[in-house]
Amino acid sequence: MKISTKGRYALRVMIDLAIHDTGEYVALKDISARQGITVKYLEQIVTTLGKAGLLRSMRGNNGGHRLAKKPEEYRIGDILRTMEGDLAPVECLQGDENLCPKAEECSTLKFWKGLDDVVNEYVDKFTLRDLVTETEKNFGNDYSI
Amino acid sequence: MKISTKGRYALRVMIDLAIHDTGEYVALKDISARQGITVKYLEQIVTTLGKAGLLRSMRGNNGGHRLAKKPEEYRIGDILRTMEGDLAPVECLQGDENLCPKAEECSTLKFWKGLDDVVNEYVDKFTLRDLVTETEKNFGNDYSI
DNA sequence: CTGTATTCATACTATAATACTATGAATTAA
DNA sequence: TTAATTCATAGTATTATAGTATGAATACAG
Repeated sequence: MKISTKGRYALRVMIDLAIHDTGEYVALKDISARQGITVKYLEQIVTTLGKAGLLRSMRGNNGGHRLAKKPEEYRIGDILRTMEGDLAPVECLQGDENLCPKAEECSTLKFWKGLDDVVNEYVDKFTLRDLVTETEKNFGNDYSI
Repeated sequence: MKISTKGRYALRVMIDLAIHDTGEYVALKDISARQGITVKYLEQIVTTLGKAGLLRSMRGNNGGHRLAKKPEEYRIGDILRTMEGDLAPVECLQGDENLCPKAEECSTLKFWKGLDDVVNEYVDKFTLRDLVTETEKNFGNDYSI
């Protein structure tokens, strides 16, 4: 029942961008230094986030990335689902094409669906703002990680 | 965020054993025929369940397995945690030895802990009896799968 | 006491997913 | 024109998953 590193790192990237939002673009090099994640791996993550419209990017010198919206407008669930595809605990819940032919009579499907629901409800209950607030509470103005 | 086949199959094994509970031991061969899981793979699953005290087993001719308790005395969470180890969404929640040194200042840890909590609360809200009842509702007396 | 059916124990293996790394092109600003 | 960046794609090493294989131990039936 693990979240992949991409999902976890994406959350840290988004928090980092929110905290270091000066209106300028933030280079991956800087995020890398603060978060201890290689630039190359970050590239994969921000590409996915960018294609999903969660980030704005700028190439070239002084280029980088910044949030496309205000922190309170991102549900954590949207960030995680963007990276993970979905959060379904079993394959047969991943879209109708994976729904197995025995679905009608499957006694555990309802149970798994319920689990999927509580997970999604939870991650959608929080916004990026909530995690940023929590981070600033922990670090005060000295935040550098 | 997937549950492994062992976790999913274990649930089906337990439901199968509950439904076919005549007081006798049920051979893996029979469960295999009904569930479409090889005897060899079932052996691994029931061994884990047995060591955790969820099943009683008997070797030799006419041997097999049966539930150690009444269906209503098994929380689904106990069955799943037995097979999966735990249901933690991130490694740092898997026991104190994995708690990372930055835990104190980690702003996402609380979020992940909350997710872990809602998952465990959900799976502990149901008992094996609930899934058996659901299965019998779907199949009536013709249950053979 | 022998044969057969079963669990129990352990080791092995194939496939897939994860977690990266590598190479180089395209773009932008100074 | 140069340097710094993102963008695109491919490659790889490690780990986890999902099984299979071999054979010993046990129990009952005859």
